[in-house]
Amino acid sequence: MSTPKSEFLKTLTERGFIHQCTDLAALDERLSLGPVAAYIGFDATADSLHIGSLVQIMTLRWLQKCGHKPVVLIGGGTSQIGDPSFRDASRPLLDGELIARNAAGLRQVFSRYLTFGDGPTDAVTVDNADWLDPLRYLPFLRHFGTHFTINRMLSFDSVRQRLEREQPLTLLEFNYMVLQAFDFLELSRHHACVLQMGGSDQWGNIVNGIELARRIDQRQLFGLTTPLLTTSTGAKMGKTASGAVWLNAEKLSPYEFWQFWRNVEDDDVARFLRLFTELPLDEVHRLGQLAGQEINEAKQILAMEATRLAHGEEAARDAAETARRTFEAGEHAAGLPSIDLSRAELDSGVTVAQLLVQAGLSASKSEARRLVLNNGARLNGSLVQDADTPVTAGDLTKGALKLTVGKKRHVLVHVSD
RNA sequence: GGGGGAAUGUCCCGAGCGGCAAAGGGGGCGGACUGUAAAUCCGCUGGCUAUGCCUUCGUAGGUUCGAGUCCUACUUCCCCCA
Repeated sequence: MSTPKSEFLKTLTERGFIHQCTDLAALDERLSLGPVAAYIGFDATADSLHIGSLVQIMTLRWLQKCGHKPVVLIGGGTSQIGDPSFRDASRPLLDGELIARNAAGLRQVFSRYLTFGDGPTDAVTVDNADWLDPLRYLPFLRHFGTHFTINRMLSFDSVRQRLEREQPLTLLEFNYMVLQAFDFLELSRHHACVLQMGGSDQWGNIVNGIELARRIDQRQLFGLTTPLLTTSTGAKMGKTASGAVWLNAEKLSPYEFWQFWRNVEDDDVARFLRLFTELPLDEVHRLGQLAGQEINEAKQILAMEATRLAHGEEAARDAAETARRTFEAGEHAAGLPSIDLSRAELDSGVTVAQLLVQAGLSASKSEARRLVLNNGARLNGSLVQDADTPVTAGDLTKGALKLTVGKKRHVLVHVSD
């Protein structure tokens, strides 16, 4: 298809968000007619979302910007099952209380990226537990079971791999796609939702919903998937030294979030600017041309823009300033990750190794010792010679000291009385 | 129902004549080189009150001075025959 007419598809196409679409031309037509409600489902498997979901979140954000209505589906019901798509083993089952807590965390993340409310293009949140929990087994099977053939369900890549490896797929998990299909039907009926988006692994689940609505309601729905993101070296996106790149400030500070983007590989910069910022494409293009030393400018802009979206303008500026003071001026910038140590603990004799563990920079004292042996640990900028050296009040500057592991991981230790 | 294989370091893959904290990769971390990048090279990659002690090879027992390694039972998975 040539250039889409609709603002939304045009943007998504240009910025590299589209992997597959069930009927791009018809969807484009529909989007050009007026506001459209579209949804993406998020299972409540953790109390925050991480960068792996950011592409999806950005598509919802663009949707809203282009004058349409985002519907955020929290999978309070489906989380009780666990999506088996492209997985070799089933997931641990989550209990209701945990799911509820996770769902609350998810809502918090979305509130930063979308505008919620009652207006025609305001985002809304729905929870599929509301309609899945009350379902009765036999009536459900009789109404909807006849529209799914096992033959077809088995043909989807998302489950076929599992079967080919002869890994067990339980009836429970196998039902996941049926329930997700039902979600789409439900949302099309009660929220006028005509489009479901998602990662490329969701293709099978999405198509099932479209088929179901076509058979039962004779309604045309659409599906659109985004590409699976890997870094240019082929690694899975979204890992840092300390774990996943969470979008929630309580789980990953804005500074660390900023650092993640700042450290992206050169070859990913242009692509990430298109996907994870809202900079105009000609600006993205200009930044993408930068090479060598200069590409660091583009990385700082990427970090700034991505952090602004996730944590707000002020937090983004603070993160940038903390990075500048730490890396360019070599100071003890206040915005660094920090831990507290009581004066009593200090006086009773704390070694560097113990402090490294407390700061989360080493998993164990043994690891801390090895780190020191490899010249990998610094105290206030100077190399630590012996991991068992006690830290003393003399190491403090303004009541704090700085531990550094490698070149990038800094933690401030505040000592209080 | 019968026969044959497999399970290894809590990230993964994988070698392991009865002396094993256990080869080799990948990944991760650190160092050198750089640009807070990549590639490359080097080192490290169970814990601790640390020249020693403790915990690790699917689970539970057994043989042995000593078991990842041998025996028995069990669990799960794979292959072949019915």
